[in-house]
Amino acid sequence: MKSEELLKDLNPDQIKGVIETEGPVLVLAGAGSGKTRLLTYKLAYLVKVLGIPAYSIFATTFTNKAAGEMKARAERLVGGALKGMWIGTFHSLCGRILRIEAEALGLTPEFTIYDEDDSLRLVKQIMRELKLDNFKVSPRGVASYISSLKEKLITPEEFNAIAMKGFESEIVPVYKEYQAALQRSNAVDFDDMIMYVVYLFRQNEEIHHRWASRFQYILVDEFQDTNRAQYELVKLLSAVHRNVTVVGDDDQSIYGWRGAEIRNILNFPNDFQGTKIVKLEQNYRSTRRILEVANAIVKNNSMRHEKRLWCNSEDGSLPTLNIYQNEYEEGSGIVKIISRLINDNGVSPNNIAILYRTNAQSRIFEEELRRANIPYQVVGGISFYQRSEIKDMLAYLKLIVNPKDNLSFARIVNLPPRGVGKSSIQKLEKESASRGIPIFTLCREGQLDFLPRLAQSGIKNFVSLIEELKGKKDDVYVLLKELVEKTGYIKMLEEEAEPESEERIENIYELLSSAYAFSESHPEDRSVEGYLAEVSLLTSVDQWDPNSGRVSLMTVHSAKGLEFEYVFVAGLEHGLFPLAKAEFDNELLEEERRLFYVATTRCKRGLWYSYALTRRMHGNENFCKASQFLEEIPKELLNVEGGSCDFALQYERDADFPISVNSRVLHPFFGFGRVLEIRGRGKNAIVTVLFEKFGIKKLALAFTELEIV
DNA sequence: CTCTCGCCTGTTTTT
DNA sequence: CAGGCGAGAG
Repeated sequence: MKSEELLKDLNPDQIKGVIETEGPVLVLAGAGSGKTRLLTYKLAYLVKVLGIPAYSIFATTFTNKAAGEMKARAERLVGGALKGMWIGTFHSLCGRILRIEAEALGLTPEFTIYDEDDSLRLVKQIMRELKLDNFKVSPRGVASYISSLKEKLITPEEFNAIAMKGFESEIVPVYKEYQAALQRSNAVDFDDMIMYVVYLFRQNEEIHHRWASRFQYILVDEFQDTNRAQYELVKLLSAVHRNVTVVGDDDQSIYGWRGAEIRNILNFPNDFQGTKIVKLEQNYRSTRRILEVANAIVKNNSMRHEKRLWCNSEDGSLPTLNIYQNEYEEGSGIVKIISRLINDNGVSPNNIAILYRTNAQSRIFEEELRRANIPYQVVGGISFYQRSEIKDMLAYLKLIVNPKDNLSFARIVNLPPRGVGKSSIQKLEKESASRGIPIFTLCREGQLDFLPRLAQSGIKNFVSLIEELKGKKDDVYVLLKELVEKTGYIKMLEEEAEPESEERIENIYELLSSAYAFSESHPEDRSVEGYLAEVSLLTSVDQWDPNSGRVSLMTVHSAKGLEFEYVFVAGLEHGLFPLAKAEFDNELLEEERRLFYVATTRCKRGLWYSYALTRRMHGNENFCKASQFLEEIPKELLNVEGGSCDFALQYERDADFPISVNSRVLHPFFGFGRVLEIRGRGKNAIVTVLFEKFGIKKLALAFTELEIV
């Protein structure tokens, strides 16, 4: 194919990004500038114009869904299947490498992937064993600390060498034991998936060379959100051919808390000699008004490449700011606008999204939308595959495939109850660890005299059930169906007759139908292994259907990479968006601001911001003031509705701070009170007050709303 | 071993 | 306010 023919729908910058195929290329792509398009065309160009075989291309995207779409679109351009192309998330691609190279890492190809919940359980168990029950860092904190070490490719041994006295040195044995336990269970966590591949490549030149030679072209999307391990992986994989294109936008880097390093995108030209830089600055997504606001927001950040998005779009209308009395008013107010859009303006619910900072905010919108009879879908939160009944079923599958998986064993051996209680499981774990034999093997081989008789017979039944089901593992659906019947799990749910039981039963049937769908769509490999590999790495957005005919509800993080005609950004309050934690940490604050920028740039034409003057959190009524990000938007760029905006928007940037602990204060409608605590300084200070009249215990307030008495 | 009650803590965001 | 966890009874 002629390249002009393929590239006729791209702008000159995009074309440059596509046809620069040799050597390292850094594409700095602003929001809505067509970077996905560029990548899609580049895939097509490589195959169709340059004649590169699809199997020598390695492309990463942020979700597996995005990968599927990009591949499908590229196939349409090419006019044929891109067979054997490696495209997916870092995790799924590394998973594939690991299955092939498992042996070199002391794993078998049937290894289990532990999700965050699994790894937290494991950390808890280990901390109990190591008598760290009352350790000052919570298991959750330890788990995320370990995760952050892995993101930086720090092994337990290396950590041991650099750990400082104090809590770090206490984490060393937990990390060591955690890795050992994973290894014993023939399991990896999310971080291992990347880290192991990097270690493998570093340690084994033969294997490294084989993979690096195989992939002639590496493409990385959302490069601003890669962590150190992923960066290293890109370097290693591209070491032979050196043809690597990375695409990203430093203004949209929102995963710093997960180890993403902005400097990856800044350092790239230094690490990759001869990098060509392409900038995409024309926005095709939003109207001019929206883009002006977006630019006004992001220019307050200091850590960024200077760039200016421009567009040829129509002006559009001003984004609106609505101020509501409380979060319920916000919910019903937004839903009212949505129902007007749908009923009066004929907008499809597909084109509408409500975005928020935290998942907990979704509930009120759900209630209001249900009341208004507007169909909606919630993305994220506790996803389907994280529900306990689903995780139980998956644990059965995992154990069937990988008998060494001790965590899954412990999860389900007594579900439904088989007389194997906590202490029996603990004994088994001890025995298994000391003899170096997986728990399941221990149970199958038989000498369990150290357990109560009831537990022994329960285990016997359990083992024979698993052994029996093993024979069916070539077809997930068949196996799962039999599993559900034979375990009596549904019967157990029916009998407990809790309010949620019915829903949980339905979920199990839904899992069955997902297994059925998998079987149908993978006729060549219907195995449990394949199913688990797919399901374990699903993201919340993977379960989102853009054509569902429903309004979408999701966090701003989940919305990355998506776009909607009409967008509501809710809860723009100080302490919520930006989160209170970011208040005094400029780096965090800038990330929150980028998040706000991401939220804004999801919108094509109709944008509504909102916040509530009061909001309940942890059972307390909190008094809120507008997010500082709203103040950063010049007033003439916003259409403010809701009356009390001046109250919220117009306070002085004063220097003096007139309140101290114990000051007596007066609030316009809560009366007199006494200051208990002050966090922060200046206009951002949050003051906790004990009010006399109401007997309300605590209220967090912006001090500007208080008068000193 | 199992179940229930009551206490305590605390979530941002997700592969 | 909610969910998770531990203690204590059956």
